Amino acid sequence: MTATARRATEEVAWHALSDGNRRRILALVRDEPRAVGEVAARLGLSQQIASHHLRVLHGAGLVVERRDRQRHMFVVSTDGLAAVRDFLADFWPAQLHSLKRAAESAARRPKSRRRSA
Amino acid sequence: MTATARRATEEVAWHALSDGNRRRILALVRDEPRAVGEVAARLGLSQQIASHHLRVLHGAGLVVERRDRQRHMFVVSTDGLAAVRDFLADFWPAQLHSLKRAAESAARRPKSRRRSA
DNA sequence: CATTTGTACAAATGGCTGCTTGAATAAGCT
DNA sequence: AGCTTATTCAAGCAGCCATTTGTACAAATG
Repeated sequence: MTATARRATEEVAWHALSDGNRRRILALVRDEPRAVGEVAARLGLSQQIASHHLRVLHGAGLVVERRDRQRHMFVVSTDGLAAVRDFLADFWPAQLHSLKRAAESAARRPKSRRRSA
Repeated sequence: MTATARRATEEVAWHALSDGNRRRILALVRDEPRAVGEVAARLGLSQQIASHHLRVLHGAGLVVERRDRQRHMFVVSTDGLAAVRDFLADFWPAQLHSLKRAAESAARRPKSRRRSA
């Protein structure tokens, strides 16, 4: 990933996260995949709005989509969140960084942690 | 701080951070206090824009202001950033959380510092 | 085949906001 | 007192964006 691409990723991620409804959606699809209609029903949004926001979140790499029959299921993807987290990380003491990075590499090390097709 | 107040704080913080110029300003005043004019000059912004964005950042608790004669000096304040960081923290494995919290308490209580390099 | 369910596409709108321009306030400097 | 520096305030414009409304498409169900 080039530097400019990383900057663009960060830009769209921040923009996507700036909306409160989108953050609520993100928290809702954090633990398990949910369909557009379910998200809309649970948060009291119109189906169009839920669809729209999920598309924005998807474009920012904050959720991944999986089609299940006619349903479109969405779950959180930490890929897009990483850029935002990295920005924030620079504002806390360096001591914190080393431990956090150590935790990340520890979490990445299990090789069987692969996305199921 | 009440729950609604915390939510409002989080809201304004996300909004303030959604703008790229404001994030650049934040990174600039991270290490040392800077005056409005200096921020404007370094980032190629008009003085009015720099002042405006710094006021937004200040309203979100992301910077603190200190008057030095006729200069208005601004530095980063991690208070407003904490809400955003906490939101993000919920999206990573629990394993990471415990390590991060351990790092935080270690940062507060530097007598038993451990490095995991 | 017709109906229901799940979702996306398109146009219109209202509000917010980043930026510009112009002016005002306030504190040093000569 | 004038002049320069540092900053804010106020008004206006232009663009973006969240939301609504209406429609269309696709898949399951009867």
